[in-house]
Amino acid sequence: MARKTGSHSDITGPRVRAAALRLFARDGFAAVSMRQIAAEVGVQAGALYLYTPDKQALLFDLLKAHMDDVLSHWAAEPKGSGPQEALEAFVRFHIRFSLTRAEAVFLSYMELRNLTADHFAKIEALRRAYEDQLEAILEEGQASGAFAVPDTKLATMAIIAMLTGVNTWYREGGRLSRDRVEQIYQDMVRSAVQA
Amino acid sequence: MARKTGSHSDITGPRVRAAALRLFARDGFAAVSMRQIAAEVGVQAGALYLYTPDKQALLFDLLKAHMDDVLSHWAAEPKGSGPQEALEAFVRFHIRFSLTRAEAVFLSYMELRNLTADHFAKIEALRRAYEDQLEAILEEGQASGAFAVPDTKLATMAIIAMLTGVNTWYREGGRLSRDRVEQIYQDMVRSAVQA
DNA sequence: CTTGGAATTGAACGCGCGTGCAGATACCAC
DNA sequence: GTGGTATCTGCACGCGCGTTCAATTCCAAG
Repeated sequence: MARKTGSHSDITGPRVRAAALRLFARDGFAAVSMRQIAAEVGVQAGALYLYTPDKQALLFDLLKAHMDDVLSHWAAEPKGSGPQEALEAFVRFHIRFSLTRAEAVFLSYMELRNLTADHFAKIEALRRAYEDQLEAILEEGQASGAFAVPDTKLATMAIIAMLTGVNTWYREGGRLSRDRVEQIYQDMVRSAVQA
Repeated sequence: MARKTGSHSDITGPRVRAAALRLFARDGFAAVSMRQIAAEVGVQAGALYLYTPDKQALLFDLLKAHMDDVLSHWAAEPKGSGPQEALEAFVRFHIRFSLTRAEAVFLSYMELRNLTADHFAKIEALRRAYEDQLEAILEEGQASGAFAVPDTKLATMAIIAMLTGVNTWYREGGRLSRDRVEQIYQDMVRSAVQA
């Protein structure tokens, strides 16, 4: 099990990625050793270097893949017509996607500081691109008179923080179903921005 | 410079705490060595053990002190009369306090996983106590008909996540003043919960 | 000036880290 | 089978880690 001859530029081995994601999310990047990741895969530490040039690149690959994942799934999401429906779609999508990718979401805002400057810049740009998707919806609603937000940038940050926060407390099989949670957040967001 | 004879039960040296807080917040608990903290204080690594039994306790002390700080300052905050004013007070307080204690706030939700189980339980209880302060306001407003939230627990988590999020983007001297940010968040929160 | 305890140093301990690499092994085309 | 190449092991390297502790320095009280 390893990639074809030499180059590290193609896709990191799926089993290595899965193990690294799980361990990084659970214990933090700095606290996880290459030997632990290797053990999780069932391999010796040296073999990991067939899949990644170093530990840091492994983290970057995970974050990059996650951000690409978020953006491409949102692009494929049906947005309905008009800003109100688009906002509802965004809220539903963000909560649902975050919950199904909890580990990657967690990693993506916990381990940014362990990236090198240029890796950080790349991830940051993708995150910004995602935020811009929401801000565009708010601006459109503002222009059409459907929404009344004092500052679209601020509202964007507020809404995303609020939605991502779901990950910190939601547990499968808890008091509220995922659908119910989505619905309640929809209502709160709608009334917060409504004209 | 060190405490009196033997016991570690009293207050960790202020300079050690300050250095540890700054470094932990910047690089993460796992990535900071006792030697780095010592260097920041201007002392050899061994001397730190006059102030703390171990590295882990140093982290706990910082988080515990921060949570006590939050709770006591909120307790001393004027709340006005009635749930609407209390909610406004909470929003203003949370944003202002978080911004003036940015490093401690950051640490308190980034490094929970580096605590032992019992240390974690203690911090968690304090965090819960703080959240309960907000939830009590929402419940009172709900009972009096001033607010209409579908679920006070959820609204509590949503509001706190939204407010704490300010820390991730707010920078002194940026586009918006702290007062303006507080005001905008007040408006968004109010309209999100208003009956 | 002496003295005794508090404060600090500096060296040491065993350990695990990220990474590299020579050699062993597994697997596939012929 | 045989050859070759993709895959992986096993060990090594230098290093910094958290923590301990005997020895030293500092400083105030007598």
